[in-house]
Amino acid sequence: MSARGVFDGTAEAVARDLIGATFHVSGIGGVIVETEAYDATDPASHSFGGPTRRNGPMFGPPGRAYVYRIYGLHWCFNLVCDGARRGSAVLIRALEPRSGLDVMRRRRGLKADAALCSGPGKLCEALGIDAALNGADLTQPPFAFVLPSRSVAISQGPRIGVTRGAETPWRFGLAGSRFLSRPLSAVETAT
DNA sequence: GTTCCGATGTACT
DNA sequence: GTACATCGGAACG
Repeated sequence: MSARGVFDGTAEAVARDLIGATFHVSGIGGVIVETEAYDATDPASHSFGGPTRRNGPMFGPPGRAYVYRIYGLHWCFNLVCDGARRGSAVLIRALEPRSGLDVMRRRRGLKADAALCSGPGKLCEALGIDAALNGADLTQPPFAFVLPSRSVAISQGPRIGVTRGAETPWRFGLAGSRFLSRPLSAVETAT
């Protein structure tokens, strides 16, 4: 699948496909180990109920970033996907740090490696993602994606921090990874 | 290990 | 005014 094509699937499919992919921002990054899917039919999604000033990028073309501030303090980074159905996106929740560890530690305040990117807010701080990248094209610098070449074991479960749609099992993780924001249980295999 | 809490921008009632 | 796709530190065991 091409770097552009990977974003043109349902949120659930893209969230699954990106587990094990490498992701860098200006050369800083690592392996995506945790994602969550959201779409317009989903009461937990910002896109549920249609476009607003904040969620604009979710209703634009796939392959763009949707960055928003949460709890007034942190940033969350999403990949807009599904060209056939607007309002779909994948939240990147955790990364296994591989490149630019020194930069990440400086930005995060010298945290242990497993705590550098183990959550959506932490990951944005470590990678330097903020509102300046909202709406940016994910197929162009500073972004770089490389999909996994081998099949990876994926765990799946309910999403974190949501109240509405809490049962929907749209959180995906690299099975057994110690870099997750929180553990997952059920295991299956995917590419 | 656990629970509780404060920080505080933006959307929405 | 209230809720929210969070985090880190304090208090406790």
